[in-house]
Amino acid sequence: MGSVSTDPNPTADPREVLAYLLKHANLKLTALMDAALEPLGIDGKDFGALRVLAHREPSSQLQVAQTLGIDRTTMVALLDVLERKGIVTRRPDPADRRRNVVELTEQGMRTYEAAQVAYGKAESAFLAAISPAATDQFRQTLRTLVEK
Amino acid sequence: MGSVSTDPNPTADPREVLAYLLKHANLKLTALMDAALEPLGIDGKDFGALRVLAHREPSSQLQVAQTLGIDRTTMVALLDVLERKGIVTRRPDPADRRRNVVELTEQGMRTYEAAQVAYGKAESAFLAAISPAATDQFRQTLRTLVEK
DNA sequence: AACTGATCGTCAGTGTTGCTGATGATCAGA
DNA sequence: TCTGATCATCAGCAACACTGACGATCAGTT
Repeated sequence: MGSVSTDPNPTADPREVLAYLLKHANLKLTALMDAALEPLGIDGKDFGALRVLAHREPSSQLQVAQTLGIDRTTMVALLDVLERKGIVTRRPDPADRRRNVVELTEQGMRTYEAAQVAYGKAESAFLAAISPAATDQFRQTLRTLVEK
Repeated sequence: MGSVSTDPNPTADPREVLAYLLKHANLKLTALMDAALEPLGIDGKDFGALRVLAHREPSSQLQVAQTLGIDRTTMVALLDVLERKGIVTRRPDPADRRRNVVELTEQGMRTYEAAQVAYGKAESAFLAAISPAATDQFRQTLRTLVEK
């Protein structure tokens, strides 16, 4: 058993609690990322979609949504924006016309390349305070916690 | 220089990216926490406010909001709910009547005690896949990344 | 060939969250 | 007493992601 239970000790800073730390770490990285991507006209979640599309054969909207862990109805609006910006194209899948095939345009690929650089800088800034070894460990731990 | 730049290698799973991992770790813990607290009639952000109130002398709304990193206008609605549930009380600070002194009621303290137990279980479930040492390391890393 | 049930993308509506900007009460200092 | 700042509140707004419904399409059955 750990020292979990009630434990109303006076030194318990609310900001030590895991839920708080995780939320604010996420907020901070999101802010850095959005700022870094802003000159490219996209934000963090756009970049997420681009990443999936760039590393996959042309996918259906649903596949992309599931990979990102977002709802299929949310994906519609996200792609609307990216399509209007000329970054992706949608067309019916000839093999199954219920589906849309989503692809990066050539401009989309250029945007993605630039976004990778920008994101890399944001992530480096976020991780600047810890060592490369701690970074690897941190990433590995997150992977374990998230999986399944 | 790291291996940051373009790097369009085929093994780059979008789900390996730090922003993705952090977001989903946060989502997972939030879901566990809300589920654990739900029988008590509060959720994760309510618990956050309770934590601040329980470990501080009676504070103004603004102090609590700033500690939690949320907006003062958001705090109003949050406390409205907790007050309606009989968990906190608000009254004008005699020393500065612009301020509201916010305090846990007796029932609020009981709720907080129970919430601590419930949250502890949620956190343990979240961390079950990694060792205690890795947990400490993880917490320490988050602390460093978030601070300032 | 027609029927049935499931899947995909879309849309309207909803709930949550957190923000901005304005207002009224109050305080501190000139 | 006047002025400017502070605190809590409220209305309005924007982002986000969900539910539920719909039409189009597909696959399997009869």
